[in-house]
Amino acid sequence: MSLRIAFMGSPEFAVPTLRRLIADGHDIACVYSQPPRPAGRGQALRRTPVHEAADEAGIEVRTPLNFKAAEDRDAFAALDLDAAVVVAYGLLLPKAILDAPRLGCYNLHGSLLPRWRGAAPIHRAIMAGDAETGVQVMKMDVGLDTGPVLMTARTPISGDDTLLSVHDRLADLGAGLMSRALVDLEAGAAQPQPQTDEGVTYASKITPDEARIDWSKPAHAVSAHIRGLSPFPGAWFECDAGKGMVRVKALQVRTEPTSSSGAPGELLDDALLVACGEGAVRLLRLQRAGKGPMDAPDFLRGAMLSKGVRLS
RNA sequence: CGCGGGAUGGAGCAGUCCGGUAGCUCGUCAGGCUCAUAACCUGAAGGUCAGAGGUUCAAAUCCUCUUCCCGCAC
Repeated sequence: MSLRIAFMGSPEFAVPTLRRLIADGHDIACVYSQPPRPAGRGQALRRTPVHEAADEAGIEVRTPLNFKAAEDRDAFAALDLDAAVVVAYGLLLPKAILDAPRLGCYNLHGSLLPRWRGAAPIHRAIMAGDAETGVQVMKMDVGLDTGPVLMTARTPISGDDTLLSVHDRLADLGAGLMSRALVDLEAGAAQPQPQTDEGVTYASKITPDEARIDWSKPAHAVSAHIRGLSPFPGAWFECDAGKGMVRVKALQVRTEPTSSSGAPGELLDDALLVACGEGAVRLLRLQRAGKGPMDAPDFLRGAMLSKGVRLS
C-alpha cells in the first residue's frame, strides 16, 4: 500500500504534507525544493523548510533552478515515479515533467479554485474578506493552477483569523487531504472534476507598498487587510510615539462599533481605537520597528499614544 | 562582512549626546476604603543597567570586543 513519489515543495506550508506522506509509508524517492539562497539578516545561505525536513528524514534533496535543462528532466524521469506531489514549490512545471510520473503530478493548493489561483492564495482570501476558504488537491496541467480537482477541504474564515492561523489550519487539513487523495489514486478511484470557468481570480504576490494600512478604507476592510498580512509580511502604519515617526506593524485587530467619529487614522480613545473611513478598529497586538511583538496594553505603556493622535 | 534599531526590577519604557544617589507607567505583595470591584488610598518587596575588558577619583552613560533579539532589503 504505497506509491513511489517525488515531493516538490519549499515553504513551511508544505512541511506537514511531506511529514504525513513519510508517515504514511510512501516511498519518497526524492524531494525537490528551491535552492538555498541568501536570506534574512546577514545574507546567509538558507535551506527551505522543506529542504530541512527532508534532510532530517534522510531523503535526497534536489534543488534545480528550473527544468529547462534536459539533464534535470531526465533525472526526474529516471526516478520512475508513480506520482509527484507538489505543494508550494515555486516553479511552473513543463509538460515533460508533468507527464513523467505514471499517474501524473498532484498539487495541493490553498484556496477554493478557481478563486485565487497563483502565489498568495491564503493572504488574498483573508484580505478580500472571504467568508470561507480551503485546500484542494488538483491534478496539474500546464496552466497556472488550472487542473481538475480531486478533493476539497473547506474552512471558514472568522474575524479573528490571521494569515498565520488560516495558514496552519490549511497546512494541516492539506496534509490529510493529500494523504487520502493518494489512497484514491492508488486504488484508481480518483475522479478529477474540471474547474468552472466562473469566478476565476488570481492571487498575485504581496508587494511592499500594498502592506501599508489605508485608514480611509472601511473598518472591515482594514481589519481584513491587517489580518491577511499577519504576522508576515505585516501590515504597517507610521506614528509619532514620542521620538519621531516610527514604523509599526499591526498584528491583530478587531472591528468595533463606535459612536464617535474622527478623521481616518485618528485615535478615538486611549486604547488604540482607530477611526477608519467607515467605522473603527481596535488594535490588539502590534510590533514597532526594532522591537518584538506585544499586546496593546504593553505597547501603550511605552508609547505615548492617546486620544486624538493621528496614525498614518 | 547588505542597511539599521535594540538589551535598564516580572511587563513596557525614560535616563546614554553633556560620566556623579536607579526613574516612569503597570504588575506583584501587605494594609486601608467600599455593598462590591480589574476602581481608589497608603506602604513594601524586587535591578551584578546583556556579558567581558579598558579609561576615570567615579561608568547604565565614554572606548574595545562578545552574545542574544528585532525592523528593512532579499
